[in-house]
Amino acid sequence: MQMEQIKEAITCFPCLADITEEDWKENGISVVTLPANHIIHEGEFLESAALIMHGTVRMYKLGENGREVTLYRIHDGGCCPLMASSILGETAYEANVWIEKPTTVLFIPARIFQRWMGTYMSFRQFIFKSFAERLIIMSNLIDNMVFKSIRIRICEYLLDRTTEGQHSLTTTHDQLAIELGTAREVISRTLKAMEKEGLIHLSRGQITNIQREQLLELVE
Amino acid sequence: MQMEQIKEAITCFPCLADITEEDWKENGISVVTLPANHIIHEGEFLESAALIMHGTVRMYKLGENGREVTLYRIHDGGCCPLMASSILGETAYEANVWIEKPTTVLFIPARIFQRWMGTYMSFRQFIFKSFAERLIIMSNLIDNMVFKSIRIRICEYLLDRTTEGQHSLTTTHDQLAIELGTAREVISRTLKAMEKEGLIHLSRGQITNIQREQLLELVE
DNA sequence: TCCTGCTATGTGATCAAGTTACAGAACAGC
DNA sequence: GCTGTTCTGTAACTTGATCACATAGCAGGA
Repeated sequence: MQMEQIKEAITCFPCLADITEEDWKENGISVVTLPANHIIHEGEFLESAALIMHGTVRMYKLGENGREVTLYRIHDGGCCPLMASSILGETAYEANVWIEKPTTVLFIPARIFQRWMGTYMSFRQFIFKSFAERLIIMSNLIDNMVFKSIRIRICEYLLDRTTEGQHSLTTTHDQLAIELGTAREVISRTLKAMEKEGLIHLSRGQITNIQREQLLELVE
Repeated sequence: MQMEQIKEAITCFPCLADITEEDWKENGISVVTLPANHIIHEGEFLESAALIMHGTVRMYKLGENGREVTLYRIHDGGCCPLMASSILGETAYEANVWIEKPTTVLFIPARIFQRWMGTYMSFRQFIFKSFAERLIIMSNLIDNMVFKSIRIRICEYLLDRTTEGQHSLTTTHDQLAIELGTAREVISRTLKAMEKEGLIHLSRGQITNIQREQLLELVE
């Protein structure tokens, strides 16, 4: 690892600030940039923990029929607990990874990762917090899937991805279905119904004219 | 903490074997037995981590309509990551807890828990492994809910709870529904259909004559 | 420009699962 | 036995998933 890279890593992960220069010099620590649209399949083993410096990766589950559910995403400055658990718990991580944007990753070999976890409190707390966050995200996902209608879930998604000033969204029905873990046809039908009610306007690859206020009412 | 209790705690959690006597003497560490059928509601804050020495607790989500999903259970020698995350990540844990059997819990105040995590490697690894396990359990739960039919999920549940020699199960349709995160009526209908096909026999509070071999075939 | 192929969307028919609304059976305690 | 409670069964209906296409929009080459 070069001084440059170390500095950048610390910028992305303030919790690494305490790491000594010797520790950074350990063999096997590296910064790698992965191209977009790369996939890592379920069940592969990792010998390194991966901290995401820049970019976006999506963790998802794949059904036999080809349908998908997105479990969660990891963005700049995040780490993927499922991957980390694969190196800690000696189990292969049980999900697929989809690199959505070109992504720069800091790889830390399992044995060094383990040692740093013992030595550096801020690093340890950061990793723990990542675990805790994902657990909560996943339990809330279960909650949503079990108790909410897709219509409401679509509304929440649209509200999430837009702002007061930004009333349109570039996405396909297919992508939406993958996000929410349902079928494309279900999304198409529901969106069409919403369009008829004047809540949105549809065109190829785009949802425009999103009536945020009315959606907010529906969601409560 | 008395010597007796410390010994028992170590029996339940071998990872605590290294803890020094001084550390055990810290204020606030305690062993408490909670009665069955006690509930801890979503959103409450905890100031202690809870390690389950004996007993069973169930973590679950509750919908507005009263329906439930069981996220997972913790048994003897386990610890609850969602609870631990509430003391680590400063977020209230977002699930309900149902004490199913009288349960003996080792409580460790947050501040001591944090310190032990730094000092004791075996303790740290144990806690991490607990997190990793639950993440995997939850992601598999999502996988099951999204991609498998309830019929298959019921079969898997029945196979899980029985053995080669044990072809019956004491449970109500209501309990099954809660386990699988669906409605009681759906379970009743599906079980009835399975009974007609000769896969099981139903009586009040019991499922008997479970044809494990045939169920195994269905599940593949 | 038209043709071709690919991706995205729309829609009907059908099936599976969740909801509503009961009725009746089995059991527990008196 | 009677009574209240818990558990189970079922019909009718809504929502969501699957299957099977039809059509529309767009891109690139002939």
